Amino acid sequence: MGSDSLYQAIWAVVATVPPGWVTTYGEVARRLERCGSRQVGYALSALEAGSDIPWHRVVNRLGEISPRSQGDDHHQRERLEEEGVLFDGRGRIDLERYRWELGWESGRGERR
DNA sequence: AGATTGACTGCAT
DNA sequence: CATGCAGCCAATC
Repeated sequence: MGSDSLYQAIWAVVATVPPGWVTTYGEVARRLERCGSRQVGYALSALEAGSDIPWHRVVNRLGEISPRSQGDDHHQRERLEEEGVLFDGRGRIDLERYRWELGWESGRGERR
């Protein structure tokens, strides 16, 4: 795996997050180790539009959409709401409820 | 090779 | 809980 690009590794982890759940940059970075949280965001920024990677399921540690340069933050929120993720009045997600801990493996789909 | 930047995080205030 | 500052890591200039 080490021979693959760091981006590939990050995208692979992000792809493991099931719909209706979210994760943070820090979680992905820590799970991969070898890279800081910024690299995760950096990798997603390099991601091309229309990619198969559910980049919208990755939010910052506050459970909110990180302000990016493009301004597609509104777009991401819409996408998450579509998957059943609810936002609070400040546009934040309840991480205690939607946070997907990496390593859980899909199939449980409980804890809702 | 050195400085700057960026979709971040943790701790202090 | 919001704001500010420092630490971190890789890509880019």
